[in-house]
Amino acid sequence: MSENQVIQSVWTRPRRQKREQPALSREVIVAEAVRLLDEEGAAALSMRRLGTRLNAGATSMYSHMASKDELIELVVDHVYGEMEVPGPDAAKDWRAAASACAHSVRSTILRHPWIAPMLGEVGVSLGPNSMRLTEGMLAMLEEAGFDLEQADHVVRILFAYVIGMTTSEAAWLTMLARSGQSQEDWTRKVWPAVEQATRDYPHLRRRYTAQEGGRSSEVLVDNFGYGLDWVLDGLGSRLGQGSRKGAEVG
Amino acid sequence: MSENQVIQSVWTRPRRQKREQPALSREVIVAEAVRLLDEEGAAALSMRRLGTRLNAGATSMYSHMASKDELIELVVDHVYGEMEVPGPDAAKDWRAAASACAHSVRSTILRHPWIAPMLGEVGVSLGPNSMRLTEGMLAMLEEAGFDLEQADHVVRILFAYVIGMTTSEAAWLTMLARSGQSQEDWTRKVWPAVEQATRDYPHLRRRYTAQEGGRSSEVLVDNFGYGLDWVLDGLGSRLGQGSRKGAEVG
DNA sequence: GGAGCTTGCGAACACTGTACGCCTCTCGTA
DNA sequence: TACGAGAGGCGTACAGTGTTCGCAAGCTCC
Repeated sequence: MSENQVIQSVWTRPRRQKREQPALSREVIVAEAVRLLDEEGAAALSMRRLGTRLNAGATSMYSHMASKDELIELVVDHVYGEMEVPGPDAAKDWRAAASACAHSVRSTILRHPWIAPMLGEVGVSLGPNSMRLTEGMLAMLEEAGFDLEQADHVVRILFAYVIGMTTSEAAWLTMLARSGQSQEDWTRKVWPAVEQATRDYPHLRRRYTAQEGGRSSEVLVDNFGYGLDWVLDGLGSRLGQGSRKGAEVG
Repeated sequence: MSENQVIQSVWTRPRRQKREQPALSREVIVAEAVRLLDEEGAAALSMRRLGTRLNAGATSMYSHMASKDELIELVVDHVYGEMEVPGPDAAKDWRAAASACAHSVRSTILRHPWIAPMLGEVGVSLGPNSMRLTEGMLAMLEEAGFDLEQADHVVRILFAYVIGMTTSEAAWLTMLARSGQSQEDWTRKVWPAVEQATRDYPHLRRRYTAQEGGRSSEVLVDNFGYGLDWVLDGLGSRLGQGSRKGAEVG
């Protein structure tokens, strides 16, 4: 191979490492992958780097999963596991429970912003944690009085809103992290470009100038909660009026 | 370099191709990239393959854009260009206009399902088509009586819903395309796994069995429209209250 | 005619996911 | 206690990736 390899005989070559540790397992691999993603972002996740961090070879993970895509599915479900599932008596105040769940999904995604694009790639999965979450919501809503079809709609719509909204927040965080600058620095630097780009778009320009200096995290959570209330209002107005869709509601 | 290279002299070597065509340009590169993505999916997009399809070298695109990431930004904005922007007199019936725009966004994404994860990676961009779309919506809503802040919220919430909802539809389409099977085949094949996986999740199981055989496209569009109505209801009920203005509109 | 700029491209580099085969260790059974 | 089977781990290799670099060709303007 490379010319600077040290020549070793059978006697000098170190013996293969004894199998003292619990070795590798899905759990430790996935946990380390999440840590790597948190620290260095999605682009930095390669099988080789992951192997190195695990004191393992580049292909040692393939005994525990079939491919990198599978690893990503496992990682996604691992993160699903951090989201708060409505408890058994949550149906007493379904609005609060749904809101808490939505906020939990949001903050989990923001804690791991790299996951946003992965959610779009993986789609619906059969992972245990993702199922636990959906199951918990469905159970809670049915107990609160929705029928199955309604509850199904509610869950879809709520998650679509939460994930859609949070994805754009996460994209912003990711790009800030990649640029390595503070929000203020970045805004100041890009501002001329924005000013020029919005020349022909007066409404957009007013929107951006109104938010000059970026949006604080309080504003962002207010934004999120505003839309969430709105979605939950829609949810509430459907409760109790049977399962014949919302067609005649106005 | 390689040993089977044919030795050529100045005389036998073909002359460099004359520059007869309009050569390469951002537009043709991006258009070809979209075509490639439509035909073969996101994983098949590589600079080399794209170059080949353009009868160009592997690195010939780098005169027109700085990186593959930039190409993707351009591609995303190109697709934004296919979405329907509310016209000048759309404010007369803002509900219909917003609904039409939402449906247009949805069907554009479903026409190019590979774009869903990219939307999560790119985030808010300064591309002209994405700006035209947002500007059109903001203008329409302001003319309909919302103030700037309200309109901003509305646009965010509506797009979050539409993109979130459509992303999961797109993920389903993408995976079907990858597997190369019909929806029925796929459902039949995966059904046992679903049955086993949902063993401990009775609500989920009931949901899946209720949809056995998959969900037809009519059901999907109904689903989408149902949530859309709901979001637009919330929109309507806010119109007029909040930051005073437009109380008598609607 | 020639300088300078832009476009195109072949080669090379560092890196990717993963198939394959070999080695080692563990464990169940004889 | 011996042995065979299986599983986990890993070095190597292969095909492919994005991108840099330097060179060649053509265009434009002095």
